[in-house]
Amino acid sequence: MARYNPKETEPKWRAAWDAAKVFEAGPPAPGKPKYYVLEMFPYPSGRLHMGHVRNYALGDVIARFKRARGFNVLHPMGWDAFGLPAENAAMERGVDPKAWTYDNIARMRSELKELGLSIDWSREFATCDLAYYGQQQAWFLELFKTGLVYRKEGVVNWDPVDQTVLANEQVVDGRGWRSGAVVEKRKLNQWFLRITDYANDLADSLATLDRWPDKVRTMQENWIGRSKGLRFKFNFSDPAPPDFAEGLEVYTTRPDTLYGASFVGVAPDHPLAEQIAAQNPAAAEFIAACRKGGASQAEIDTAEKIGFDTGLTVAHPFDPSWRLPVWIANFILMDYGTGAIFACPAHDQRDLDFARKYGLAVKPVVLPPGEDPATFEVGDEAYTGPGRIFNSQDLDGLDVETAKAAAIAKIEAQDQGQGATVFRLRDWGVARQRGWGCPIPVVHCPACGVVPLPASALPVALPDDLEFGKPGNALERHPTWKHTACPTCGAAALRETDTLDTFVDSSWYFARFTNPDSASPIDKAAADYWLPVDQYVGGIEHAVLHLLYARFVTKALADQGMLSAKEPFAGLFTQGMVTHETYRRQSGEWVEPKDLELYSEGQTRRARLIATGEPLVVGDIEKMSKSKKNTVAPEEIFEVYGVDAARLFVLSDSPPERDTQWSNAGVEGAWRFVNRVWAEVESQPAGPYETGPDDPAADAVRRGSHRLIKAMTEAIESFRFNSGIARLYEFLNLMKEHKAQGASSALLAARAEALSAFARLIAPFTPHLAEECWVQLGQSGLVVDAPWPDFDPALTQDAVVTLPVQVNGKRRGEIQAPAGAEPAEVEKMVLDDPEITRRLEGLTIRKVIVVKDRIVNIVAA
RNA sequence: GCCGCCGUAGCUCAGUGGUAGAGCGCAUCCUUGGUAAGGCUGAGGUCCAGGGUUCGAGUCCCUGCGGUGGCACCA
Repeated sequence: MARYNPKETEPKWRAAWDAAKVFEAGPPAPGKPKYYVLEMFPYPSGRLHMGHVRNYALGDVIARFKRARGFNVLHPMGWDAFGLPAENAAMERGVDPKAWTYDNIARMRSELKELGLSIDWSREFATCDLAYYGQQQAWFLELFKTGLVYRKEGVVNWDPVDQTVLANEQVVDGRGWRSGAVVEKRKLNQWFLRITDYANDLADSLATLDRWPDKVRTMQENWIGRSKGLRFKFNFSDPAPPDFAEGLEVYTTRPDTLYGASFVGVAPDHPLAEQIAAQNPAAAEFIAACRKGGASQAEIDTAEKIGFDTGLTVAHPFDPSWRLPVWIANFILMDYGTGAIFACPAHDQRDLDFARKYGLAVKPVVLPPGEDPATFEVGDEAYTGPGRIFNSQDLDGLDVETAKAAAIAKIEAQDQGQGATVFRLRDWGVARQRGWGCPIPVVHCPACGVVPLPASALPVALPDDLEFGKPGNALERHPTWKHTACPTCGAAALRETDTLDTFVDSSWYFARFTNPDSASPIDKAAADYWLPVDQYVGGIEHAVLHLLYARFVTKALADQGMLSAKEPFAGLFTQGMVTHETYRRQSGEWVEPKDLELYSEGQTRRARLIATGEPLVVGDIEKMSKSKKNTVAPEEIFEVYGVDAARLFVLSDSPPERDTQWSNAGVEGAWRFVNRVWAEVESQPAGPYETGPDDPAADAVRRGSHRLIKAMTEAIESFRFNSGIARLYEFLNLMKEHKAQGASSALLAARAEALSAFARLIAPFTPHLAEECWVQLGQSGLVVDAPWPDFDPALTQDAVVTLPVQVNGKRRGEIQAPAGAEPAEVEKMVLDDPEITRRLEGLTIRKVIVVKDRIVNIVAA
């Protein structure tokens, strides 16, 4: 009996799949529904890590399963290839970013191919291919024509380490998402995509994405931050300051509490505050103090509310004789709403904190249910719940929602403002001051201004001789590239040297995959056939960034008539990370898993250095990272255990959406499973088998097999791959119970049928092993071309079932009954059973509950 | 502060209102021509705590505790 040898079998089957081109997506075919499976494409860093293995193994299970179920499957792969790491490598090692990137792609491609993924490699492309980014320039110019692309000077987030601008989405806790550097504010001329035009649609259609995790939808909803309210102007009581003759505009979501107004506040960088500061040194000093506050989240959290009374007053819109003081307050944000608010301390915690500190009025106007208007008071906690409006003249007695509408109507009737929807979402700044990216296809002409290039001038290719030896924009530095002629007037002009954010590159690649050779950016017929992606798989870290941009670009391109899909990804699955225990020496140094051995002392797990035997501290389980030295290189695992065992293990241990812990013991368990499967298949003698009388063992194997088919089908459809794999382990135990040696002919036949199904069931997880088993079992063709096995519902349960019998909910015995026995019949059997009746002596039976094929419960007293 | 998720065997985790499960680890034994191994058998459970719904709760509801993730002066 030969041991299973993945080093021999795995390359053999990959070659067989390649030769048969089995994974190339077919043309539309009647009766063969399409299914588009896509994993987030990788950045070509040069090395495959375990996170990639899990991500692509997950997607591959779906793709192979859907193929077996008769779908026309598209499962492509490409490279998110522009971006800073290439420039950093260029700077550190003096290599050419383009060569570095394509070398990495070559290496990672061969590693990914080694994984045995069912990918249609004929569609592969990289975003740094001129054929791709040239088409991106083409649709960028289409959006330019419609006004969705625009340029403005604005305050931007500047990453001082990467020396580039970042979008709001790319600033996390005041730091750059890649570099971790504290982000600075700078005023720059910038290119923007008008994502805010789609804010309502992006928020509304989240409801249609019913195969997305709620968590991601909530995160996008929060990010878009739609709020409905009222925008209106306060008139100044006394002569208005210059520039404010029209009044001071504020935004509120609580117009119902207008009669509880206590003061009006503006942000420290509000134009009014700046105007006052210009003449008032105390105000200027206050504003400077506000700016000194740190930008980090912790500092913002703990920052005390401080204010400055401007001495100005405004008139309450419903009672012009009522004067409200105008304060400058540090808790008001210039970039939300209008940068100015009216404060109702009784019903807003921030306003209340401020009012208590400065002794401003606190007048409740919403009466909580059950409270007495004569005695209700607000202490240190604002009341933000529902209730009846009081102390509010004509609004009295209304509920909160009705009062909001009434107050808005009133303001609108006075022509002082109107109902408004405000978003937290900002337009997407897409220009980056980088050389290794997609050039923005416009020129700057001294006479004509900003001129978009005509289609005939595309693509705008990057030069091959960029110098990346120092920080900054290599494209800007290039001696000749930017010098060109204006396409309108022919005069000397300069090319735009900014390139596009790499999130633009990844915002439409899924559409390009539907026909990567199209002469237009998107082949509409192909896109309309394949889109939306039926199942998208990737990390939760892109919940807002990539997934929001891709949704927006899809909608924008659809509005240009370039495709018809309303959403890019109908189903989204966010997988967890691969983690590993950490180990340190007593001195605190991290130790790599391969340098240590684990052992047990009783129930305690311990670790020691292999080289010296030095005891180690077993630390926390953390995401694999180089800094903690808790990484495991996939290729080393493939070398020892084969690809199938590695794939199986990353899918077996945890539900796919949760983190999974890599361990050597775990992959060894998977490796043993691979060998046991092979041993089981090899021990099965070749058919045909003699006919013989049926036998209970044959029946057990048959029923077990049909139960397994049902369970696996359901497990894959509901992303419970780990549960499905657990069932594979259980079924293998059953097969070992009923082994081939000495088996009856009936059992041999049942085993043969079960093993044939088993080979197809393991194929999505361990595809090479499945092929090897398929051949060994005497089946023809490839298992990837075999249909998914069906199950007979009648065979998914035992002929005779054991029913536990409870008395008053406590287990008191059991009976054997034929499967599917009617409750009345079972009840009779139970009440005839001497063991049960003995338990019921002296009790009166109130009720007998029979759950078919599950349990019997007798309620007695 | 707000919104999630998690808490089940020593560890990592399944578990669909109806008999408490898997892998690894641990123990015993067998095998030593499957051997850088393989196999048999077994022990091990306050299903985080408390309350509720139910004939019946690991599962549904409420409260609390612990862990973890996301969002957050967003008017």
